[in-house]
Amino acid sequence: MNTLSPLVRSFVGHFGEMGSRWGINRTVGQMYALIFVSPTPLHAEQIAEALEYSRGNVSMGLKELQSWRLVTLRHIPGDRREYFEAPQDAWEIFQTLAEERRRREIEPTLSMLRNALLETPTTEADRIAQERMRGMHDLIELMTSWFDDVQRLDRQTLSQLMKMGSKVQRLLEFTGKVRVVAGGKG
Amino acid sequence: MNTLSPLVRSFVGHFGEMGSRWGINRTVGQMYALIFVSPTPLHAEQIAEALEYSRGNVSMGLKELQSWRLVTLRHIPGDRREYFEAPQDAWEIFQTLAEERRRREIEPTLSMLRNALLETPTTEADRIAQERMRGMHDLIELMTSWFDDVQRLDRQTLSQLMKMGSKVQRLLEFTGKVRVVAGGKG
DNA sequence: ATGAAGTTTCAGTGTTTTCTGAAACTTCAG
DNA sequence: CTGAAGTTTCAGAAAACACTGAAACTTCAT
Repeated sequence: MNTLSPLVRSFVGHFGEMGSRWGINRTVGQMYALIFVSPTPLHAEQIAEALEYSRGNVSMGLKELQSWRLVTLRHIPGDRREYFEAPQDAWEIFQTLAEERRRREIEPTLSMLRNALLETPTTEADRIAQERMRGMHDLIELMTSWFDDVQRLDRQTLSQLMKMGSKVQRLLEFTGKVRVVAGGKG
Repeated sequence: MNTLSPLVRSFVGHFGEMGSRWGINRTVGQMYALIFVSPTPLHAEQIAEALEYSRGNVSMGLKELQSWRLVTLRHIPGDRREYFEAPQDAWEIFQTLAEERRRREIEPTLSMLRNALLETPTTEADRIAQERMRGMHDLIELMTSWFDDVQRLDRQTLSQLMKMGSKVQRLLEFTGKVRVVAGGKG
Protein backbone atom coordinates (compact mmCIF):
# COMPACT_ATOMS: atom_id res chain seq x y z
CA MET A 1 0.00 0.00 0.00
CA ASN A 2 2.84 2.45 0.71
CA THR A 3 4.36 1.78 -2.66
CA LEU A 4 1.25 3.20 -4.29
CA SER A 5 0.99 6.83 -5.26
CA PRO A 6 -1.24 8.97 -3.03
CA LEU A 7 -3.73 9.31 -5.86
CA VAL A 8 -4.13 5.57 -6.26
CA ARG A 9 -3.98 4.99 -2.55
CA SER A 10 -6.96 7.18 -1.83
CA PHE A 11 -8.96 5.58 -4.62
CA VAL A 12 -8.12 2.09 -3.43
CA GLY A 13 -8.84 3.03 0.16
CA HIS A 14 -12.22 4.46 -0.69
CA PHE A 15 -13.25 1.36 -2.58
CA GLY A 16 -12.30 -0.74 0.39
CA GLU A 17 -14.62 1.31 2.58
CA MET A 18 -17.45 1.24 0.09
CA GLY A 19 -17.02 -2.46 -0.49
CA SER A 20 -17.90 -3.19 3.10
CA ARG A 21 -21.10 -1.17 2.84
CA TRP A 22 -22.14 -3.52 0.09
CA GLY A 23 -21.81 -7.24 0.58
CA ILE A 24 -18.27 -7.09 -0.85
CA ASN A 25 -15.41 -7.29 1.60
CA ARG A 26 -12.75 -4.67 1.99
CA THR A 27 -9.96 -6.70 0.46
CA VAL A 28 -11.94 -7.46 -2.65
CA GLY A 29 -12.96 -3.84 -3.08
CA GLN A 30 -9.39 -2.69 -2.87
CA MET A 31 -8.20 -5.33 -5.26
CA TYR A 32 -10.74 -4.25 -7.80
CA ALA A 33 -9.84 -0.61 -7.46
CA LEU A 34 -6.18 -1.40 -7.92
CA ILE A 35 -6.76 -3.44 -11.05
CA PHE A 36 -9.13 -0.81 -12.40
CA VAL A 37 -6.59 2.00 -12.31
CA SER A 38 -3.56 -0.05 -13.22
CA PRO A 39 -2.10 0.86 -16.63
CA THR A 40 -1.20 -2.77 -17.25
CA PRO A 41 -2.76 -6.10 -16.27
CA LEU A 42 -1.59 -7.37 -12.88
CA HIS A 43 -0.86 -10.83 -11.57
CA ALA A 44 -1.74 -12.08 -8.11
CA GLU A 45 1.74 -11.59 -6.70
CA GLN A 46 1.80 -7.94 -7.69
CA ILE A 47 -1.57 -7.35 -6.07
CA ALA A 48 -0.57 -9.15 -2.89
CA GLU A 49 2.55 -7.04 -2.68
CA ALA A 50 0.92 -3.70 -3.46
CA LEU A 51 -1.89 -4.17 -0.94
CA GLU A 52 0.12 -6.19 1.56
CA TYR A 53 -2.29 -9.10 1.65
CA SER A 54 -1.46 -12.77 1.78
CA ARG A 55 -1.25 -14.69 -1.42
CA GLY A 56 -4.17 -16.91 -0.42
CA ASN A 57 -6.40 -13.98 0.31
CA VAL A 58 -5.65 -12.43 -3.05
CA SER A 59 -6.37 -15.67 -4.81
CA MET A 60 -9.79 -15.88 -3.18
CA GLY A 61 -10.52 -12.27 -3.96
CA LEU A 62 -9.64 -12.68 -7.60
CA LYS A 63 -11.96 -15.61 -7.81
CA GLU A 64 -14.78 -13.54 -6.44
CA LEU A 65 -14.07 -10.67 -8.81
CA GLN A 66 -14.10 -13.09 -11.69
CA SER A 67 -17.42 -14.51 -10.57
CA TRP A 68 -18.79 -10.98 -10.70
CA ARG A 69 -17.24 -10.57 -14.15
CA LEU A 70 -15.52 -7.41 -12.95
CA VAL A 71 -12.07 -8.56 -13.96
CA THR A 72 -10.97 -10.63 -16.88
CA LEU A 73 -8.20 -13.12 -17.19
CA ARG A 74 -5.41 -12.55 -19.61
CA HIS A 75 -2.29 -14.38 -20.59
CA ILE A 76 0.90 -12.73 -21.60
CA PRO A 77 2.98 -14.70 -24.11
CA GLY A 78 5.99 -16.33 -22.51
CA ASP A 79 4.64 -15.86 -18.98
CA ARG A 80 2.82 -18.60 -17.18
CA ARG A 81 1.13 -16.36 -14.68
CA GLU A 82 -2.45 -15.23 -14.93
CA TYR A 83 -2.88 -11.54 -15.39
CA PHE A 84 -6.01 -9.64 -14.56
CA GLU A 85 -7.45 -6.49 -15.97
CA ALA A 86 -10.69 -4.62 -15.47
CA PRO A 87 -12.96 -3.59 -18.33
CA GLN A 88 -12.78 0.16 -18.64
CA ASP A 89 -16.06 1.10 -20.18
CA ALA A 90 -18.07 2.54 -17.32
CA TRP A 91 -21.45 1.78 -18.82
CA GLU A 92 -20.45 -1.80 -19.49
CA ILE A 93 -19.30 -2.18 -15.88
CA PHE A 94 -22.58 -0.83 -14.67
CA GLN A 95 -24.48 -3.28 -16.83
CA THR A 96 -22.42 -6.20 -15.61
CA LEU A 97 -23.00 -5.24 -12.01
CA ALA A 98 -26.70 -4.83 -12.59
CA GLU A 99 -26.94 -8.22 -14.26
CA GLU A 100 -25.07 -10.01 -11.52
CA ARG A 101 -26.99 -8.36 -8.73
CA ARG A 102 -30.14 -9.25 -10.50
CA ARG A 103 -29.17 -12.87 -10.79
CA ARG A 104 -28.05 -13.07 -7.17
CA GLU A 105 -30.55 -10.88 -5.40
CA ILE A 106 -33.53 -9.91 -7.48
CA GLU A 107 -34.33 -13.27 -9.00
CA PRO A 108 -34.36 -15.15 -5.69
CA THR A 109 -36.55 -12.42 -4.22
CA LEU A 110 -38.98 -12.55 -7.10
CA SER A 111 -39.17 -16.28 -6.84
CA MET A 112 -39.89 -16.12 -3.10
CA LEU A 113 -42.58 -13.53 -3.74
CA ARG A 114 -44.15 -15.56 -6.51
CA ASN A 115 -44.37 -18.56 -4.22
CA ALA A 116 -45.93 -16.46 -1.53
CA LEU A 117 -48.51 -15.12 -3.96
CA LEU A 118 -49.56 -18.63 -4.97
CA GLU A 119 -50.67 -19.46 -1.43
CA THR A 120 -54.28 -19.00 -0.48
CA PRO A 121 -54.26 -16.84 2.63
CA THR A 122 -56.13 -18.36 5.55
CA THR A 123 -56.32 -15.33 7.80
CA GLU A 124 -57.08 -11.68 7.31
CA ALA A 125 -53.53 -10.81 8.37
CA ASP A 126 -52.12 -13.11 5.73
CA ARG A 127 -54.44 -11.64 3.12
CA ILE A 128 -53.12 -8.18 3.84
CA ALA A 129 -49.53 -9.39 3.96
CA GLN A 130 -49.98 -11.02 0.61
CA GLU A 131 -51.42 -7.87 -0.89
CA ARG A 132 -48.37 -5.94 0.19
CA MET A 133 -46.06 -8.55 -1.20
CA ARG A 134 -47.91 -8.23 -4.47
CA GLY A 135 -47.18 -4.53 -4.57
CA MET A 136 -43.52 -5.21 -4.09
CA HIS A 137 -43.51 -8.01 -6.62
CA ASP A 138 -45.16 -5.89 -9.28
CA LEU A 139 -42.73 -3.02 -8.92
CA ILE A 140 -39.70 -5.27 -9.05
CA GLU A 141 -41.05 -6.97 -12.11
CA LEU A 142 -41.81 -3.68 -13.83
CA MET A 143 -38.36 -2.37 -13.11
CA THR A 144 -36.47 -5.43 -14.21
CA SER A 145 -38.35 -5.81 -17.44
CA TRP A 146 -37.81 -2.13 -18.13
CA PHE A 147 -34.14 -2.66 -17.49
CA ASP A 148 -34.09 -5.52 -19.98
CA ASP A 149 -35.55 -3.19 -22.53
CA VAL A 150 -33.13 -0.41 -21.82
CA GLN A 151 -30.18 -2.73 -22.15
CA ARG A 152 -31.27 -3.45 -25.66
CA LEU A 153 -31.08 0.20 -26.69
CA ASP A 154 -27.92 1.28 -28.43
CA ARG A 155 -25.56 3.56 -26.58
CA GLN A 156 -26.37 6.64 -28.52
CA THR A 157 -30.10 6.41 -27.96
CA LEU A 158 -29.54 5.74 -24.31
CA SER A 159 -27.29 8.68 -23.82
CA GLN A 160 -29.72 10.87 -25.76
CA LEU A 161 -32.52 9.69 -23.50
CA MET A 162 -30.55 10.28 -20.32
CA LYS A 163 -29.50 13.72 -21.36
CA MET A 164 -33.07 14.62 -22.12
CA GLY A 165 -33.99 13.85 -18.56
CA SER A 166 -37.39 15.13 -17.67
CA LYS A 167 -37.85 16.79 -21.03
CA VAL A 168 -38.97 13.40 -22.20
CA GLN A 169 -42.31 14.23 -20.63
CA ARG A 170 -43.04 16.85 -23.23
CA LEU A 171 -42.18 14.38 -25.93
CA LEU A 172 -44.63 11.87 -24.53
CA GLU A 173 -47.35 14.51 -24.25
CA PHE A 174 -46.71 15.52 -27.81
CA THR A 175 -46.98 11.92 -28.99
CA GLY A 176 -50.29 11.64 -27.22
CA LYS A 177 -51.63 14.59 -29.20
CA VAL A 178 -50.31 13.33 -32.49
CA ARG A 179 -52.05 10.06 -31.92
CA VAL A 180 -55.33 11.72 -31.14
CA VAL A 181 -55.21 14.00 -34.15
CA ALA A 182 -54.06 11.33 -36.52
CA GLY A 183 -56.20 8.62 -34.96
CA GLY A 184 -53.13 6.38 -34.64
CA LYS A 185 -53.35 3.18 -32.66
CA GLY A 186 -51.40 2.45 -29.38
CA MET B 1 -40.66 -16.21 14.88
CA ASN B 2 -42.74 -19.37 15.47
CA THR B 3 -45.80 -17.32 16.24
CA LEU B 4 -45.72 -15.93 12.70
CA SER B 5 -47.67 -17.52 9.89
CA PRO B 6 -45.58 -19.51 7.40
CA LEU B 7 -46.30 -16.90 4.74
CA VAL B 8 -44.92 -14.08 6.83
CA ARG B 9 -42.12 -16.22 8.18
CA SER B 10 -40.70 -16.94 4.76
CA PHE B 11 -40.92 -13.30 3.75
CA VAL B 12 -39.21 -12.15 6.93
CA GLY B 13 -36.57 -14.84 6.63
CA HIS B 14 -35.78 -13.90 3.07
CA PHE B 15 -35.35 -10.25 3.94
CA GLY B 16 -32.97 -11.22 6.68
CA GLU B 17 -30.82 -13.08 4.19
CA MET B 18 -30.96 -10.30 1.64
CA GLY B 19 -30.22 -7.71 4.24
CA SER B 20 -26.85 -9.22 4.92
CA ARG B 21 -25.95 -9.11 1.23
CA TRP B 22 -26.47 -5.38 1.40
CA GLY B 23 -24.85 -3.45 4.19
CA ILE B 24 -27.99 -3.98 6.31
CA ASN B 25 -27.80 -6.56 9.07
CA ARG B 26 -30.05 -9.56 9.31
CA THR B 27 -32.02 -8.34 12.31
CA VAL B 28 -32.80 -5.03 10.70
CA GLY B 29 -33.89 -6.66 7.46
CA GLN B 30 -36.26 -8.94 9.32
CA MET B 31 -37.66 -6.12 11.37
CA TYR B 32 -38.41 -4.14 8.27
CA ALA B 33 -40.08 -7.08 6.57
CA LEU B 34 -42.25 -7.69 9.60
CA ILE B 35 -43.38 -4.10 9.81
CA PHE B 36 -43.97 -3.98 6.08
CA VAL B 37 -46.46 -6.84 6.05
CA SER B 38 -48.10 -6.09 9.36
CA PRO B 39 -51.75 -5.01 9.04
CA THR B 40 -51.32 -2.59 11.94
CA PRO B 41 -48.43 -0.48 13.25
CA LEU B 42 -46.20 -2.35 15.69
CA HIS B 43 -44.38 -1.28 18.81
CA ALA B 44 -40.90 -2.41 19.80
CA GLU B 45 -42.10 -4.99 22.27
CA GLN B 46 -44.23 -6.73 19.66
CA ILE B 47 -41.34 -6.88 17.25
CA ALA B 48 -38.94 -8.20 19.87
CA GLU B 49 -41.41 -10.89 20.76
CA ALA B 50 -42.29 -11.90 17.22
CA LEU B 51 -38.67 -12.16 16.10
CA GLU B 52 -37.28 -13.29 19.43
CA TYR B 53 -34.71 -10.54 19.66
CA SER B 54 -33.68 -8.60 22.70
CA ARG B 55 -35.36 -5.33 23.41
CA GLY B 56 -32.10 -3.43 23.02
CA ASN B 57 -31.39 -4.93 19.66
CA VAL B 58 -34.84 -4.00 18.40
CA SER B 59 -34.43 -0.47 19.63
CA MET B 60 -31.19 -0.08 17.70
CA GLY B 61 -32.72 -1.62 14.61
CA LEU B 62 -35.69 0.70 14.68
CA LYS B 63 -33.37 3.63 14.92
CA GLU B 64 -31.53 2.49 11.84
CA LEU B 65 -34.74 1.92 9.91
CA GLN B 66 -35.86 5.41 10.83
CA SER B 67 -32.57 6.86 9.66
CA TRP B 68 -33.22 5.18 6.31
CA ARG B 69 -36.76 6.59 6.36
CA LEU B 70 -38.11 3.11 5.78
CA VAL B 71 -40.41 3.19 8.77
CA THR B 72 -42.36 6.01 10.26
CA LEU B 73 -43.25 6.75 13.81
CA ARG B 74 -46.84 6.90 14.88
CA HIS B 75 -48.67 7.50 18.08
CA ILE B 76 -51.90 5.87 19.06
CA PRO B 77 -54.15 7.98 21.27
CA GLY B 78 -54.12 6.85 24.86
CA ASP B 79 -51.00 4.74 24.39
CA ARG B 80 -47.59 6.00 25.33
CA ARG B 81 -45.66 3.57 23.22
CA GLU B 82 -44.20 4.40 19.84
CA TYR B 83 -45.67 2.48 16.98
CA PHE B 84 -43.96 1.93 13.67
CA GLU B 85 -45.35 1.39 10.23
CA ALA B 86 -43.81 1.11 6.79
CA PRO B 87 -44.90 3.21 3.83
CA GLN B 88 -46.66 0.92 1.40
CA ASP B 89 -46.19 2.59 -1.92
CA ALA B 90 -43.51 0.55 -3.64
CA TRP B 91 -42.31 3.33 -5.89
CA GLU B 92 -42.00 5.69 -2.97
CA ILE B 93 -39.95 3.10 -1.07
CA PHE B 94 -37.68 2.70 -4.02
CA GLN B 95 -37.16 6.43 -4.25
CA THR B 96 -36.38 6.73 -0.57
CA LEU B 97 -33.84 3.95 -0.77
CA ALA B 98 -32.24 5.48 -3.81
CA GLU B 99 -31.99 8.87 -2.14
CA GLU B 100 -30.46 7.50 1.02
CA ARG B 101 -27.96 5.32 -0.78
CA ARG B 102 -27.02 8.26 -2.86
CA ARG B 103 -26.40 10.40 0.14
CA ARG B 104 -24.42 7.73 1.93
CA GLU B 105 -22.52 6.09 -0.88
CA ILE B 106 -22.65 7.96 -4.14
CA GLU B 107 -21.95 11.44 -2.86
CA PRO B 108 -18.84 10.48 -0.88
CA THR B 109 -17.57 8.59 -3.90
CA LEU B 110 -18.15 11.52 -6.20
CA SER B 111 -16.42 13.81 -3.83
CA MET B 112 -13.38 11.52 -3.58
CA LEU B 113 -13.27 11.29 -7.37
CA ARG B 114 -13.55 15.04 -7.80
CA ASN B 115 -10.64 15.55 -5.44
CA ALA B 116 -8.59 13.01 -7.32
CA LEU B 117 -9.36 14.76 -10.59
CA LEU B 118 -8.10 18.08 -9.27
CA GLU B 119 -4.59 16.71 -8.72
CA THR B 120 -2.00 17.17 -11.39
CA PRO B 121 -0.61 13.71 -12.09
CA THR B 122 3.15 13.46 -11.79
CA THR B 123 3.69 10.10 -13.39
CA GLU B 124 2.38 8.36 -16.47
CA ALA B 125 0.74 5.73 -14.24
CA ASP B 126 -1.09 8.43 -12.31
CA ARG B 127 -2.18 10.09 -15.53
CA ILE B 128 -3.77 6.87 -16.70
CA ALA B 129 -5.31 6.19 -13.30
CA GLN B 130 -6.81 9.63 -13.32
CA GLU B 131 -8.26 9.16 -16.76
CA ARG B 132 -10.01 6.02 -15.61
CA MET B 133 -11.33 7.74 -12.55
CA ARG B 134 -12.71 10.42 -14.83
CA GLY B 135 -14.63 7.80 -16.79
CA MET B 136 -16.17 6.52 -13.60
CA HIS B 137 -16.91 9.99 -12.33
CA ASP B 138 -18.66 11.02 -15.51
CA LEU B 139 -20.92 8.00 -15.61
CA ILE B 140 -21.93 8.38 -11.98
CA GLU B 141 -22.67 12.02 -12.52
CA LEU B 142 -24.72 11.34 -15.66
CA MET B 143 -26.73 8.68 -13.88
CA THR B 144 -27.45 10.66 -10.76
CA SER B 145 -28.51 13.75 -12.61
CA TRP B 146 -30.72 11.62 -14.82
CA PHE B 147 -32.22 10.13 -11.71
CA ASP B 148 -32.92 13.60 -10.37
CA ASP B 149 -34.79 14.36 -13.54
CA VAL B 150 -36.76 11.17 -13.48
CA GLN B 151 -37.85 11.77 -9.92
CA ARG B 152 -39.44 14.97 -11.07
CA LEU B 153 -41.69 13.22 -13.56
CA ASP B 154 -45.18 12.46 -12.43
CA ARG B 155 -46.12 8.87 -11.81
CA GLN B 156 -48.22 8.47 -14.87
CA THR B 157 -45.54 9.68 -17.27
CA LEU B 158 -43.01 7.48 -15.58
CA SER B 159 -45.10 4.39 -15.79
CA GLN B 160 -45.92 5.20 -19.41
CA LEU B 161 -42.21 5.53 -20.13
CA MET B 162 -41.31 2.31 -18.37
CA LYS B 163 -43.99 0.36 -20.12
CA MET B 164 -42.80 1.65 -23.46
CA GLY B 165 -39.42 0.14 -22.79
CA SER B 166 -37.27 0.02 -25.86
CA LYS B 167 -40.06 1.37 -28.05
CA VAL B 168 -38.90 4.75 -26.87
CA GLN B 169 -36.15 4.46 -29.44
CA ARG B 170 -38.61 4.79 -32.29
CA LEU B 171 -40.10 7.83 -30.66
CA LEU B 172 -36.70 9.46 -30.44
CA GLU B 173 -35.92 8.64 -34.04
CA PHE B 174 -39.24 10.11 -35.06
CA THR B 175 -38.54 13.31 -33.14
CA GLY B 176 -35.24 13.63 -34.91
CA LYS B 177 -37.03 13.59 -38.25
CA VAL B 178 -39.70 16.02 -37.17
CA ARG B 179 -37.04 18.45 -36.09
CA VAL B 180 -35.26 18.23 -39.38
CA VAL B 181 -38.44 18.68 -41.39
CA ALA B 182 -39.84 21.44 -39.25
CA GLY B 183 -36.48 23.05 -38.53
CA GLY B 184 -37.29 23.07 -34.80
CA LYS B 185 -34.61 24.00 -32.31
CA GLY B 186 -33.14 21.60 -29.65
C1' DA C 1 9.97 -38.01 -15.34
C1' DT C 2 11.63 -34.10 -12.52
C1' DG C 3 11.55 -30.05 -10.15
C1' DA C 4 10.91 -25.11 -10.36
C1' DA C 5 7.38 -21.85 -10.80
C1' DG C 6 2.91 -20.80 -10.14
C1' DT C 7 -1.73 -21.48 -7.94
C1' DT C 8 -5.27 -23.08 -4.72
C1' DT C 9 -7.01 -24.71 -0.51
C1' DC C 10 -7.84 -24.81 4.25
C1' DA C 11 -7.28 -25.13 9.36
C1' DG C 12 -6.52 -22.04 12.64
C1' DT C 13 -6.26 -17.30 14.36
C1' DG C 14 -7.50 -12.60 14.59
C1' DT C 15 -10.85 -8.95 13.86
C1' DT C 16 -15.23 -7.05 13.40
C1' DT C 17 -19.94 -7.10 13.97
C1' DT C 18 -24.02 -8.43 16.14
C1' DC C 19 -26.70 -9.32 20.11
C1' DT C 20 -28.00 -9.68 24.93
C1' DG C 21 -29.31 -8.32 29.45
C1' DA C 22 -29.04 -5.23 32.82
C1' DA C 23 -28.81 -0.62 34.22
C1' DA C 24 -29.83 4.17 33.37
C1' DC C 25 -32.83 7.23 31.74
C1' DT C 26 -37.43 9.47 30.42
C1' DT C 27 -42.23 10.21 30.62
C1' DC C 28 -46.49 10.69 32.56
C1' DA C 29 -50.76 9.49 35.45
C1' DG C 30 -52.19 9.95 39.85
C1' DC D 1 -43.44 14.24 43.75
C1' DT D 2 -43.62 9.19 43.03
C1' DG D 3 -43.42 5.08 40.82
C1' DA D 4 -44.97 2.35 36.98
C1' DA D 5 -44.48 2.01 32.16
C1' DG D 6 -41.78 2.73 28.45
C1' DT D 7 -37.24 3.54 26.10
C1' DT D 8 -32.27 3.86 25.36
C1' DT D 9 -27.61 2.81 26.18
C1' DC D 10 -23.70 0.07 26.81
C1' DA D 11 -20.18 -3.38 28.39
C1' DG D 12 -19.18 -7.65 27.39
C1' DA D 13 -20.48 -12.44 25.35
C1' DA D 14 -21.33 -14.79 21.12
C1' DA D 15 -21.29 -15.29 16.36
C1' DA D 16 -19.78 -14.22 11.87
C1' DC D 17 -16.35 -12.99 8.85
C1' DA D 18 -11.68 -11.98 7.08
C1' DC D 19 -6.99 -13.24 6.75
C1' DT D 20 -2.66 -15.76 7.13
C1' DG D 21 0.74 -19.14 6.24
C1' DA D 22 1.82 -23.44 5.16
C1' DA D 23 0.85 -27.44 2.65
C1' DA D 24 -1.10 -29.54 -1.42
C1' DC D 25 -1.75 -29.30 -5.94
C1' DT D 26 -0.96 -28.09 -11.00
C1' DT D 27 1.68 -26.88 -14.94
C1' DC D 28 5.33 -26.84 -17.89
C1' DA D 29 10.33 -26.49 -19.52
C1' DT D 30 13.94 -29.41 -19.67
